[in-house]
Amino acid sequence: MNELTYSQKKYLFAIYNLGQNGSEVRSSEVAKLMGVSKASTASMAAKLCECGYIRKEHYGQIGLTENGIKAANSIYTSCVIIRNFLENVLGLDEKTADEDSVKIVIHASEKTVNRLSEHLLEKQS
Amino acid sequence: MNELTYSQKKYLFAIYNLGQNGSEVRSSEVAKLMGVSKASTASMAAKLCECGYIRKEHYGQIGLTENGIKAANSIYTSCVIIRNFLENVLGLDEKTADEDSVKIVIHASEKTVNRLSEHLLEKQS
DNA sequence: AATTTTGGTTAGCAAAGAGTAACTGTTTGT
DNA sequence: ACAAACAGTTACTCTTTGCTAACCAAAATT
Repeated sequence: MNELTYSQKKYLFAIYNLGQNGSEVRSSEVAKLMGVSKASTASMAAKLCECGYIRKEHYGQIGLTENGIKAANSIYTSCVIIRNFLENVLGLDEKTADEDSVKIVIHASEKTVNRLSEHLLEKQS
Repeated sequence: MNELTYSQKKYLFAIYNLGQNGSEVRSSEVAKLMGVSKASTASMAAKLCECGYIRKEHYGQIGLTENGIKAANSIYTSCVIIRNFLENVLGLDEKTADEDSVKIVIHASEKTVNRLSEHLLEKQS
């Protein structure tokens, strides 16, 4: 549907990460990972469902739709590159690198995030 | 008072920029620069006043307090460095560089912003 | 000096995101 | 099998940030 909001991107990203190893994603895990209440997760899940990014039955587990995967993936890739840079080049601690890479990717424009990722990849090799 | 919110930082930064050349800062200019209504600016100005970042009389102009200058300055410096990098190294257009440098500085942790700025300065010389 | 334009304020509203509390399902241990 | 524990939901409320509309103040123009 519309453009994803910052918060929606964060949830999507968290869901993507939790599902990485192929395991089921449950609402409470999302809440715990994000440091947010179950209720907040529930309402955001409803929203993401409505917008077609996730799939979820009543009391069921959460799964990403095609669209959801696409959106989450583009966030994920840049995030990994930037987190790496923050941690290994700038020498920031893991937690900070983790948090701030997401913030940068989520808030800066796609154009900037893409150029930055490319640039950091070049430098690395 | 408390930590500044993202939005408050943006307003503070805009006020700082408008006042750079020593000229008076008027509420409507802030609104125009930020693409926001006069009413929004008024209520944010009230908040920033209350928190001691700006000074302003009824129907008067806006001025930064000591605290306001301190806060805005630390945003400003990093912003310039990062904007420069985005524009000259990554080759992004001015508007994007402008917007995204602010977003990065405002949303990432101070620790990260400081390290990043230092790093970019080193590289430059 | 009176009127128009511009700038500033206020009140009331809305959406997004988060929270608590109370409730309903689901699982699990005995 | 049933009670306890855990997971999910729902119905509020609150805060932040924005908006519009209507209203005051000040400046500029004639």
